[in-house]
Amino acid sequence: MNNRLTEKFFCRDVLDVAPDLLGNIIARKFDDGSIKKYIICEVEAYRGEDDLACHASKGHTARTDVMYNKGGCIYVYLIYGIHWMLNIVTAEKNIPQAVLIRSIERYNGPGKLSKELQINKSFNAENVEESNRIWIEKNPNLTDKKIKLAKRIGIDYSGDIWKNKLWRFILDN
DNA sequence: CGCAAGATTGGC
DNA sequence: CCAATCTTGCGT
Repeated sequence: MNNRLTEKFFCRDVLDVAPDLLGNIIARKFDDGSIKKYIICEVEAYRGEDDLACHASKGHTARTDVMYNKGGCIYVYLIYGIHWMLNIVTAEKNIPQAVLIRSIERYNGPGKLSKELQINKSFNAENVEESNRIWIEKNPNLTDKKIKLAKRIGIDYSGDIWKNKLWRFILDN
């Protein structure tokens, strides 16, 4: 049976996709053929060119190009020259939005989960609907989920309006 | 071409 | 508190 989440799920506004991702499952098939699955516990929404915390606020550049794809594409970038950040693009084509995966079960922090999942630049622009090494599955056992809202982390440079948005979503079960 | 800053983390 | 480490966007 195939529980993989598809275009229909990801081609919605990031403020709808982000909370809906919580409690669902990220699956990774490693080079040795083994597959591991993890529950998504915390995410953040980055929403369009107006959002000064979103990389797309710089406009359509080489780096942000992938965010202008339709939902389901992966956006990966290196921060501080050290950590890979794993995002999933949302919304329709030409609307630059993405969800940052901030934590999965047992791995708290976007840098740590990327290390566990062995994410690097080669995953940029890969599509989770089609990839054979990374995808998102619907969690069939997900019932009552409690979601906590919070401010996004590490974006103080973005100004009062944007840094105070409660666009971090945390699974609180 | 140079430079400053960054959606983080771990160590002092 | 602060360094690590390198890509990116922007100014010269």
